[in-house]
Amino acid sequence: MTAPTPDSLPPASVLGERLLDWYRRNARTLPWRAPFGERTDPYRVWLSEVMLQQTTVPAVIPYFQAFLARWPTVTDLAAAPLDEVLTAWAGLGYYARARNLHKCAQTIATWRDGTFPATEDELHTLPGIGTYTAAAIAAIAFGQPAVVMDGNIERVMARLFAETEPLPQGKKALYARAAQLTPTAHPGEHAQALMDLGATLCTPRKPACGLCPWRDPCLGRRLGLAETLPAKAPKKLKPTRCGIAFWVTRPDGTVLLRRRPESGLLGGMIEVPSTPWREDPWTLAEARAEAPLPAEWVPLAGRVRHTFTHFHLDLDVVAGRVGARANARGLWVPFDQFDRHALPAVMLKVVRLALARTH
DNA sequence: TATGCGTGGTG
DNA sequence: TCACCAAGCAT
Repeated sequence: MTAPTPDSLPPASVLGERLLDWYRRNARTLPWRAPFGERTDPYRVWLSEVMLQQTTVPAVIPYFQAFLARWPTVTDLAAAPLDEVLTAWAGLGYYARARNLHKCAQTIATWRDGTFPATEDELHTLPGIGTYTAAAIAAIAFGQPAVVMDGNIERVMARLFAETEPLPQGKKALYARAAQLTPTAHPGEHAQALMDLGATLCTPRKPACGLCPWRDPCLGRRLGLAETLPAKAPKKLKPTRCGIAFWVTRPDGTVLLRRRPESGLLGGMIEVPSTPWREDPWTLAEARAEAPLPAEWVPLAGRVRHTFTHFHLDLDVVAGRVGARANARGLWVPFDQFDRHALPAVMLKVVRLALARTH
């Protein structure tokens, strides 16, 4: 008895049929998904795929519904002010996506009369549409046999073929495996079936191999490796940065907010003014020089902790009351109108802490 | 090729 | 509590 190898797997056509059979019975119904065999509006596919970049389905659903209700077509979205798009996107993260989404909509509305390109190569030239998203739109909206590779499919391929080379070096071999399995019939359903499989059964931890349509052929399972794949290169640890946020109120109850620079972290989003974020903690005396205006600062109890992709942030909050005509760069916003502005999650944490301590 | 870029759920 | 993770893209 020798160890099983990839040569012992059934042909791609057999694996594909078994996968599609499973998908016909188990496909999740999602707001952007058409019934099996039907095409979906490219606008919906594009909007959902961009929202789903590094983002979970439950997080996306309410945003997708809200965007579709407010901007039913790509032309409607193109006509919206960028700030309204950023405000609607607030809380979803990776805000460059919202800026690219808007730019992409304007490109399609202006130069293509609102019609999406139907090929992977043309889609790939548009802002915010990379390798994965171009392939996904081409396959799902236009029925093209594009090779769709995302994190789910990488994991499924690594396990099915027991590819043990750590990522990211191992991605090339996984892509080749996915390409070998990509069918010319129902490529969109095939791609969505693989992603559903990865999201619901072939999960990163504790995969439900017993329910998997590929339970028998899967080399990873047969070799006892499934849960360990795909192997990944070790990650760097995250540093912690510190800052002090300034909660500035006027007698009329309005609060000082400001817009962040257009690019970089939280680009173009609205924030509570703060010192720069650095590794060394700030003293109040140091922070005073970074304040948006002079005031008598009162530290608030508690602290905001937030983790970004590449660092932890600890924010202390100090409160200051200023006069009705106090001047500073920014916007003066009443408590009950914060939802009209593009406040990212970390800033909502600051707002909640400040409101709890000052009321 | 490596790094910067959010957020919330999970075990 | 905390590291890990999710339908990646731009540079």
